[in-house]
Amino acid sequence: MGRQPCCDKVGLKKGPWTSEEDKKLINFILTNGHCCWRAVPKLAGLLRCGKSCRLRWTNYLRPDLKRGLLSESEEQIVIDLHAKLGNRWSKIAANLPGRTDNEIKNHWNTHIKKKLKKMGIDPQTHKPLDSCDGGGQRGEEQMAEVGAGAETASKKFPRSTGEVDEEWKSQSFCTDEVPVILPEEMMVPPASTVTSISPSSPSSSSINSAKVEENQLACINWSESIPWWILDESEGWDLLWDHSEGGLAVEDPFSDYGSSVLDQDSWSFSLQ
DNA sequence: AAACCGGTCAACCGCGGCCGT
DNA sequence: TACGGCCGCGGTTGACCGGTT
Repeated sequence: MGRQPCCDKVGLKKGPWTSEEDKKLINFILTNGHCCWRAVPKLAGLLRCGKSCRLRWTNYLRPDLKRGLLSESEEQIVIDLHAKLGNRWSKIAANLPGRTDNEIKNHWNTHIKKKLKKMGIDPQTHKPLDSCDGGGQRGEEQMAEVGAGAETASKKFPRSTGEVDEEWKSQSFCTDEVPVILPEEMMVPPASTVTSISPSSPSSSSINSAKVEENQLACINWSESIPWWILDESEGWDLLWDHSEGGLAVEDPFSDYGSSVLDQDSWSFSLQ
């Protein structure tokens, strides 16, 4: 069965996302959630296909993403799960909260593969490489090391295997379970992480000092970036500390969908 | 200083599966 | 059951960056 392209590509933008596009997408999803990805770019005013938007969101903009290299224990979990699941990156990612399948796949290809080969282990089969070079036995020893490492990691990080506990399940999700974030469900970090904002001192000058370089926007943690996105007046985003509403009103210049209010008690957005 | 090279990773491509009609 | 649309997954590409010559 032939498959039609996901979208009419004529006139659609490709390649790296700009910070403005990021903002539009983030703001749209914060405000509206995503109904179906195909509709998102149109509604958000983006010249992208829905697929591109979904990828950008799931791999880069999602608020719960961890940034930076995988830790030792995370690496061991990846190795352990890869031995069981193969290249099922999304399944592996499901056991590593805050990590995406793409990230894990890249890390596997660029770091772990080499590491395993160095250790005399075939990264695909997880068995010792050809024993002709005498490395077989060593490879097995190393396999044991890897296994032990994985076991250790499992103990430290009991979500690495099939014995994923319920509590963990409730906290983690697969990239294909990226929640449809309704505005009222949208949570931002507790006030302790948003030190630049204070209801009693909504000074825009101190706020502006927290501004980061535009291109760093996507590289910083959500917890750091939330206040900036809200506060970046140079881009036309307005922050209003609304005492009567008990929250922050976020005006969106890019959207026709009105503004959101950030509740200071629950740190959740709600539509106005 | 410039050219080259290799590593990294965001983004794209295309297929397969699922679901509704 | 067949068909068509949508989404997610895994593989691949290519731009960018830092190190080396």
